[in-house]
Amino acid sequence: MTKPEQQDIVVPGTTAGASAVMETVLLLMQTIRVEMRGHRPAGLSVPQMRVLTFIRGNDGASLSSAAEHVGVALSSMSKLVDGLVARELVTRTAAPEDRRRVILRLTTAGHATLAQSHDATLTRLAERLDHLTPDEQNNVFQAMNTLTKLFTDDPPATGD
Amino acid sequence: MTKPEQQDIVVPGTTAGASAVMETVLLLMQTIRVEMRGHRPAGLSVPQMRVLTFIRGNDGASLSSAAEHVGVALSSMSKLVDGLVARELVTRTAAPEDRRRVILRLTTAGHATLAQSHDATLTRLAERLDHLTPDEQNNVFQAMNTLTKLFTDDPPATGD
DNA sequence: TATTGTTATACTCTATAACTATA
DNA sequence: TATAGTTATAGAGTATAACAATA
Repeated sequence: MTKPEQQDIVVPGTTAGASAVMETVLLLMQTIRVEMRGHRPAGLSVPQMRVLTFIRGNDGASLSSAAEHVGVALSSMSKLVDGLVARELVTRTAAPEDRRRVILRLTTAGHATLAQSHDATLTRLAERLDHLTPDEQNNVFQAMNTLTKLFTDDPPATGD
Repeated sequence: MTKPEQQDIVVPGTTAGASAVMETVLLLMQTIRVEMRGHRPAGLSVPQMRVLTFIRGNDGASLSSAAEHVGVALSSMSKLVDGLVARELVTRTAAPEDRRRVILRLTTAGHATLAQSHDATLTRLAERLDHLTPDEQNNVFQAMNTLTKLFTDDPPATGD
């Protein structure tokens, strides 16, 4: 776990690698977006799906925590939730102990829609991944894990 | 250089793996978006960057080809190019042999802005990747290659 | 008629700044 | 005053459908 000391590795090829990472992410993102939107009538947008997924895993979450997790401004999250409340996928109530705080929950329809859209997309993604050899799959999953750790916090210095 | 051996791969469910892929892609996407927009005054959006990058590599490309490559509707690309032409990053002229066809080219400013925004983002990405061990880097690059091949064409049926 | 783009229209996503309500 | 959200405002991205221009 001791992370590699960076003496003065330049790794000229890393830029090419970064390019590959960016291209791939963009490609998959497009696939995911189209896939998500295609699951009608649910037809969630990617940000909507992310919010619903977060709330499903964090029942009663506040607006701030959702905004931070998804990586958008608080006002953007407020608007996003507006839309989800209008579609009756989410309920937004004031917390008893601190009326400023909002409590977000999925409605039954919210659970159903998320399952239909997000989970269906996941299934389709899994179908694709199934065409890889076990070695390739393992390689991919390991890479995802590595990248997630690398980009979750920025302190690439000390690790955790 | 030999890629890391994955012996006891369990691959419990590809769905779990698919979930990891989706989460990671979303995470990196957010990082890339914020990074791109941060390179002021260039401050390109991700779609704008994609269009410019495509034109840089395909001088004289048509609107249709750009739309197809980026994965958006023709009308969306038309709008995107509107913005880029307004910013004088791109020129849009009619092809002599077929006036219906459009010829897209980067202006000098277009080249400069793309270099500043896209390439700077790539550099920052590369800096992060530099913190990985050579094995991890290799693993990641290989995974990107695998995923790109897998998602470039849709035939998830037979693979190729 | 078929092809290549553009326009009209309508939503969603996003941020900054100003504001409201509660602590 | 500080905190949690909302609203006002503005601009970009996206798609579908209707339209225009050229072949």
